[in-house]
Amino acid sequence: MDSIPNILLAALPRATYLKLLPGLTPVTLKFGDVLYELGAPMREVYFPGACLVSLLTKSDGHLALEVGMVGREGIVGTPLALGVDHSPIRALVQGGGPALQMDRARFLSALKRTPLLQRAIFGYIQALMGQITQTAVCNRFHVVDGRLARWLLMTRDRVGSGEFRMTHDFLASMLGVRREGVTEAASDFQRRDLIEYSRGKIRIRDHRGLEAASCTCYHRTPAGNGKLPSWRPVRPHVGTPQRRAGTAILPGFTTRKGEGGE
Amino acid sequence: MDSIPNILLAALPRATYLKLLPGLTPVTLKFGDVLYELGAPMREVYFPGACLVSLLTKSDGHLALEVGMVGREGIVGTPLALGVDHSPIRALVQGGGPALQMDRARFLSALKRTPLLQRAIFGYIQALMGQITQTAVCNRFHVVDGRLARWLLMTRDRVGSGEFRMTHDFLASMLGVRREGVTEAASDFQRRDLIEYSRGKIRIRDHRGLEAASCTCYHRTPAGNGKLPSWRPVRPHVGTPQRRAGTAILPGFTTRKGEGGE
DNA sequence: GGTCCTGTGTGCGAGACCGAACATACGGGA
DNA sequence: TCCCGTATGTTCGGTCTCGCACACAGGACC
Repeated sequence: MDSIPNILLAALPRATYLKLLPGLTPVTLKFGDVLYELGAPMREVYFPGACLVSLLTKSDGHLALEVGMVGREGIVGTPLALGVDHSPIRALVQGGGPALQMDRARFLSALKRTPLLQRAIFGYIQALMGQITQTAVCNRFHVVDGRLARWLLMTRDRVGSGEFRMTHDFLASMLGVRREGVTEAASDFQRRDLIEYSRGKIRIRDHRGLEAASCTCYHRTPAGNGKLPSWRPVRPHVGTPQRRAGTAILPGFTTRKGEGGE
Repeated sequence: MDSIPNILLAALPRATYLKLLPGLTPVTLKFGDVLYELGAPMREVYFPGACLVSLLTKSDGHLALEVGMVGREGIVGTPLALGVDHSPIRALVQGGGPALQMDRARFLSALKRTPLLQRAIFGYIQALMGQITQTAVCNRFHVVDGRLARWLLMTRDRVGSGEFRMTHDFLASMLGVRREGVTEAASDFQRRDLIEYSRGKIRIRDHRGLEAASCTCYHRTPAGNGKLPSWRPVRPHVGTPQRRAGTAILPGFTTRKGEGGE
């Protein structure tokens, strides 16, 4: 009995999965592979197993702000399902591992013929939008420490291991901050025994502690670690607030400052 | 010959549109209406005409960071098309105006029966993802001035008029900054004759000037002002860089600092 | 062992934005 | 007309991040 590495596929009825099987090619994604270049045509989709693919955008001089992260809970190539052929982002393999590849034409026809697959994919797309939205919020309101912790946890959830290759420089690029900022946050975490690292190898030592240090976005981010890819709108989070809390407003101007809170 | 106010609908062949027509109810959206509350079920979708709907998220104490903006180029209620019933965001009417409403069941069955509608909606969803992505980038890298200018322009493009009701307090909430920050940026714009405003009424006086003052995100944001809702991956933008330009990295660690540039 | 490259640690001045407090001005209602 | 609530203008100390510069350290290669 072969185990299906990807959760979207594993959630399908066996018979449905078997029908898709002929179109699925096992491949090994390697660290550093670029699955889609920004603006280039997408010729296939990927169902990652225990590996990690980052969705990166470009802005001005910045080549690589991460807006989304796909692991075994998702699929890389969502735009194809929406009828868009060229990649709006760059998809970079951050953690190597197994994946199932399906070429464009096969994927599209499978999608048309298989309502259950359609349902799974569309649900994931909505979850991905949630993830991107959360990133937008996080980028606006949260400090480097919290964002770094969140990133490490999300990565762990997706690769299924608390150890991975990742330099400060690289992390800085993902988070859109300076390398020094990452060094500072990371060494603080290391002092507190939450993580340990050396020359590009990072290991999470205290998952709970890191969770406490992360911004609330971590708990709000859907489609992580194997849970069903649907967007929980709000999950109350007990813990310290990230930062400032005034300025609650809307709708219609009636409420004003000071109501704050979750 | 009735003109169709919404661009998604207008782009459909006449016959296709006529088939949808019985399900479409003309409504007038009023400033301050909340179309969907965060986490609440969505019972209908809206095809806005010349009006403006903001998609807002919540984070900690912040009730209202805007991640997306829908006008006559789009549809409000995209999650329904993806099989999700509860709204992941709050949808707030920022600019009143006409819209066409369609109830959930009718929309879903129309979607199933009408490939052309499906194609239009899905294309728009991808464009919306692009918009949210751009917001994430913008939130990370750009200063208040540029973001404000972008917001004003995007609003103008959607409502089709350079004049709208909008207080600094409200704008601050949209952009996720303090009211004072908006006041400062806005009064600077007013000094430079780019806009004029008074007690909640804003008018754009110099569109080109405001464009020059806006961050590059404005030109990268798809689905604006009636253009086809597809995501142009990169559009080179001549003008001053927003801010810092080092730290270009990836893929695979080969390139490093200093390549930057578009 | 020595050299070089890459990754990490640290300090410093500048700028943007924050939180708070207070001053002014417009405009509608009593 | 006067009053008052709302919108806007301004200031101030503090914090986070930036950009830059430089020192140190592990490891690969000679």
